[in-house]
Order: sequence, then C-alpha cells, then structure tokens
Amino acid sequence: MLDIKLIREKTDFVRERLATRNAGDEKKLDEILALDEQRRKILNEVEQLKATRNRVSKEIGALMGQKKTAEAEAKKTETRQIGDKISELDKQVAEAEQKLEAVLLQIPNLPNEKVKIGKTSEDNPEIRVWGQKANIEFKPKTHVELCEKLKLVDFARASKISGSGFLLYTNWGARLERALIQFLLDLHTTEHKYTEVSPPFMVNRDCMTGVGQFPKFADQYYGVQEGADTSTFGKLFLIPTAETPVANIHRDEILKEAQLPIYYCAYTPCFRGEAGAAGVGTRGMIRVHQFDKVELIKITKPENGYDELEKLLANAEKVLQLLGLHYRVVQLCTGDMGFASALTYDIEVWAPGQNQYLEVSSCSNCEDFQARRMALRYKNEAGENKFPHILNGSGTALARLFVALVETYQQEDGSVTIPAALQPYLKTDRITA
RNA sequence: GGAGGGGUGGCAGAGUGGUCUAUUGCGGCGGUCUUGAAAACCGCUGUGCGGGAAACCGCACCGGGGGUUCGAAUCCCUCCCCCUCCGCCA
Repeated sequence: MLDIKLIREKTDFVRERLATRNAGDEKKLDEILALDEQRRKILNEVEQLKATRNRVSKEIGALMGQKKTAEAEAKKTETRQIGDKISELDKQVAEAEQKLEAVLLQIPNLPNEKVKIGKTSEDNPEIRVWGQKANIEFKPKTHVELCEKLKLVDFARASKISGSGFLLYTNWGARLERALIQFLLDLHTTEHKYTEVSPPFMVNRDCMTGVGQFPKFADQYYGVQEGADTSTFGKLFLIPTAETPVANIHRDEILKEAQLPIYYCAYTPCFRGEAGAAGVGTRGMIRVHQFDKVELIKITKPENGYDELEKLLANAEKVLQLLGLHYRVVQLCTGDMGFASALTYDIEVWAPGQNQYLEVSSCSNCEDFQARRMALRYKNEAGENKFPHILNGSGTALARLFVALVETYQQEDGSVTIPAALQPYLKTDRITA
C-alpha cells in the first residue's frame, strides 16, 4: 500500500513512477485524492460534533450526580440531534474510507528509481552470467523423457489422481526432491544464517492481502472449504508461496530496532491456480499447480534494504553454484515487475533439454509496501515507529531446479550423475534406470 | 461436534452505565540523592487518524464488527481467537 500522505504531497512523483509500470494505475490517483479530500472534510466536521457531545455528556453526568434531573433532561434533549448528525456523518466517513482503501489496495508499489524503464521481459537487463551452457556431446533428452526412463515422476498417474498440472514423484525422483529440500535448508540455515520456520500451508485473507496477492489477484489462488459447509469457503487459501505466511509472521506488531534484521527461511509446497497461464496443460514440470520451494524472507531497516537484497540474491545464487548449474541474473524492468515489488532480480537456470533458461528464483525488495498493508513497524532509537523493508526471494523453486539438474547432468547412457554437494543428501552419485 | 471459562496498555491484573483523565503492581525511560551503583523518592509511559510551521489541540481504539443510550471497557446481537473437560481423530 502506498502512503496516502506521499500521494497527497508528491502527487506528480507518484504519478510518474506508477506510469513506468505501463499499466495505467496512475489514472486512479485523481479518484484517490478526491476520496481523501472528501474523507478529511467530513471527518473534521464529525470530530468537532463528537467533541461537543463528549463535553455535554460529561456535564449531564455531573448534573445527575448533583440530582439536578430536570437540567440533565434538558441537555439530553438538546444533544439527541447531535447524535443523529454524528451517525449520519460517521457513515459517510466510513464509506469514503472503504472506497479509498479499496482503490489503494489495487495500486501497485512504486518501482525504485534504480529500475530500468521498460515494457516486457525483453527489456530486462542482464546483470551477470555464471558458468556456461553444459557441453553435451549427444542430443540432450528433455526432463520428461529422463523422468519417464528413470521412473522419477509418474505423470500419467499424477493426472489420474489430481488432473493435469500435478506431479507424482516416485522412488529416486521423490528422494531427489527430498534431498534438494534438505540441501537448501541446510545451506541457508548454517551458511547464510537464516532461521528456519515451518508455517501453515493455508492462510487467511489478511495474509493474502498483507503481501499483495489480494484483492487484485484473488482468481489466481486456491480457496478451501471445510467439508460440505459452503459458508467456510474462502476463509482459508492454499499458499502460493511461503512468502505469504512467513512475511506475515510479525503482522500487526511493533518490533524493537535491535530485532532487525530478521532472516527467515522456510520450505513449503506452493499452490497456484495458474489461470490463463500458458503451459499448465502440457506435460512436464515447468508450470504446475503444486511445486516445492524454499523461500527466503528478510525484514530490515529501510537504509539496509538494498544491501540486504544483494546478499539475499547471492544466497540464492549460491545454490546453483554449489550444484554446478549455469545461470544468469536479470533485473526486471518496470513493466515486468510484480505488484508489490520495488526492485526484482530473477535468477534463470539453464535447462539443456528445454534449450532455454528457466526462472528458479525471484528476489525482491518490496520496501515498505507490504509492511504498510500488514501494519508491521519497528520502533527506532528516537522512539518513532517506522515501516521496515520486507524482502523475499526463492532459494530456490524446486520443480524447475529438478528439471535443470537432470537435464544438465544427463549422460549418454540415460543415467543422471549427482553433483558432489548433493551426494551426502541423496546418498548416491548417480541415478540409473 | 458437545459443555464450561476467558480475551483490558510491554507484562501481570482491577474495573459491570457517568461525577477524575481506564485502579494498582511490575518492567522501561528521565530525574533527585551517591565517588559509582543499589535502595528510596519524584516525574513520565500505547496505537492510529485529523488539524497545526511548531508547541499543542481534537477524535477514535479495552479481541473484530454492529446495536441501545445524552454517555459503553461495562448492557444487547454477531463473528473470531484462547483455555479446561468430553467425544471423534493422525
């Protein structure tokens, strides 16, 4: 959520920044300012009336105490009309506030001024490249072929169980998935000093709104229902990412400055409707309704937000370096950035069988956008309440990492070798048919 | 699912319609005293919104929402959460 005071006082700046997203949100600013103006006008009026009423009510109390009943009754009659006027104006204020909030919740974050202005992913600047494309002497198989030959994933039975877009990992596939999760959590907790948490996989509406998934993108997520009780539908949602529960851990709290920075990492499955997304109907592991991910979350002082983002990005890159997977880092241009983010880096890993880069991590600083939505603050040394920066990054997404791994390390005989860093977890150096 | 008990400030814990501004204690911050500290004593203490250059003033907030009333932490309705016990259950 953007600061209404910022919109009020630096309207042109906000308008210009929003316009860089190329989504037309800046057109809503006039409506916001009008609603804000109206709200403040009525609020002023009603608060003065309330001050009068409070004063008179106290006087009535005093008169009653002195048994001056007649005088008290006279004052009551006099005040009764004020009450009616107050309820009327209160309704108007509430209405203006609701309208204002409804619009504000739909406005995306302002891109940081460091972000390149652009329209689509084609405008994203490449930041760096690590390693090089695997030198495969034979025609590389796709992960689908490899997974079927090695019986790592049973695609057909997964769709029998849950429909398209779901995976049934089997035998070494399941063990590889589990080994990757364990490897990632160990790396981030021991080497990078994140505190591991294991959150609920279903969250309420406030969490979805807090990180920016609601209200604008409500159609992208799975709502759940308890049994046949339709009245419970839409109270809880399957998490689309661990960011949703974990970034909300301190929602509605005022932290002490000394508590910052907070580093959390969490493994969770992620559930996504992927409504309208290409590829979810086709076989494979690139775009699915459920995948595993290890997520990194930071809550930091604003002045450290961008240094911490660089470190977080490096933590995620470390995963691919240890696994020996070629990747590149791009920065998303203003037109390609997510709703809540002020600056985002994507890490894309090379998948030889796909002959393309796959996004396995997206690392963002949302600045104070989410903190405002969830009323998360910290008290600085001067005793002022400030909004912290909230950062998130995948460290990393699993299904696509799995794809890159098996496609990169495939051998001519159809087996897949396992990089040294992962061998202690999987307890083998090669998967064969 | 059933029965009962609860939700008040950083924490503990009073307050069941008004006359004082939500008792009191602990903690925290500042001060007095002291070589220093402790103790003692004194003062201060939350959040949001609006107005204001500021000092400050006003409004709201006692789990959330709504209602009754001139006036609600207190009464009524409703929802949420926590605790205890019973049932079912991994």
